[in-house]
Amino acid sequence: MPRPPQRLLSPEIITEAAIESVDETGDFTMPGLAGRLKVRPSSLYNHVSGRAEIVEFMRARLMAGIDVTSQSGSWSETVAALASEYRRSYAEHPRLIPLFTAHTVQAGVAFGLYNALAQAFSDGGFEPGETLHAITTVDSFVLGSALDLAAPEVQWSSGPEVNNAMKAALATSGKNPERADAAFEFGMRVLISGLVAQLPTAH
Amino acid sequence: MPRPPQRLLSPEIITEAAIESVDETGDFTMPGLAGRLKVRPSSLYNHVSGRAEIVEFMRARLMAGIDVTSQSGSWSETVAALASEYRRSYAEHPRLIPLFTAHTVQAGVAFGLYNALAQAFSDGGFEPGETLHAITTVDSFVLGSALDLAAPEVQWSSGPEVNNAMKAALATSGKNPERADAAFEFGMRVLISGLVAQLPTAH
DNA sequence: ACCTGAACACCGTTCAAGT
DNA sequence: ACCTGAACACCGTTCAAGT
Repeated sequence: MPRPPQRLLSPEIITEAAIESVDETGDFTMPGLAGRLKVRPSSLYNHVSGRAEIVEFMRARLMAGIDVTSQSGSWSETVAALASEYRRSYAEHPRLIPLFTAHTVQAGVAFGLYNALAQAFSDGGFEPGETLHAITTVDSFVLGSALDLAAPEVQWSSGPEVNNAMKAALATSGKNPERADAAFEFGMRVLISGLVAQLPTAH
Repeated sequence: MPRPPQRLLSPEIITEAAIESVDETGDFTMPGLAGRLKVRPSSLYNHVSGRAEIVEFMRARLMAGIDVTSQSGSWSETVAALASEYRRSYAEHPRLIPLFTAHTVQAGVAFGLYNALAQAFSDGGFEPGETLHAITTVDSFVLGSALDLAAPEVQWSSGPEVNNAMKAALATSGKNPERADAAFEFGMRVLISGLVAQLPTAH
């Protein structure tokens, strides 16, 4: 069969198919992608350098969906809005997140977000060193929360090893994603009030 | 060659070899493990059910290294000590952590830690629902921070897309693991003071 | 009980051959 | 320019055969 009249593939098409595959199955393979796109596996290599690059394209697509134009109110409200927006973006495709943890984030894809956070912390009165740590703290918390969202139902099997305090806590647990959402909102309140408390002017 | 006089393998020996491999290379394979143990790949299946079980054994070994007997002072000091101990345990083998994010934690391996956290939050006056969210918040933050530790040097390539606030922040950045350690300690202070602020009696 | 050898299905990637 | 077919090295796993 000769080359078809219309182009069958592009990096965007491949990335989209990979995201669909991960959404549905939790992972993707090159043959699986090829099958989804009615193409042979070797054809993919005309558009992407390999599997690793597809993962980076997925990361970039997710990061590009983050809206950093949240110029509302105080610096702490801006940080809260950015963190929520960051996590919302992850939450659209929770099963992608484990794929991202294997390799470090190649800077450049997240400039917008990091710039906006740095501006907010700087405006709030944090020194540069604290600003870097504050960004890292927000980043760590959002990533950890997103992984929590990707986790299936926790089978806690309230056995005898669970003490009373934990039993009572578990009894309140709803299903994902509601439980993970509520935990994230609680953690956000904790984080923001804790950040405010770090400023000398705050006491 | 017949069966050797001494047992060559055990789940513990295999788990240990896997941890060594991940520490050195960031991953492990069954043939790689077999080579390390001077054995054929198929021999491993007499002791473990497969690759996935080895990952769970590594997780259990890491979790078992967490010392939860930190009965010092107030509830918030206990939480801080537990979180630090949790993170210290991860930090001993940072490259393991990405392997753990693919599958959810099967409860049971972390009872001790979760019980101790639940007790501390309950003692502090948190209601059961808040206790669950507080545990999740600590868990998310520690996991995210541990992944930050596993990341290689951040190549930030201070290009023109980086704004002034971010440039100043990056200029203070040291090398890992020192940078990640300092960020974790900053985040811990934020988290603890934020948790204290959630209690009605705290204002 | 436990190690081995051979085998199988599958994966990521390369590359010459086509149009 | 881009899809294909064949090939390669590699991986996880199974299982009958040995002792």
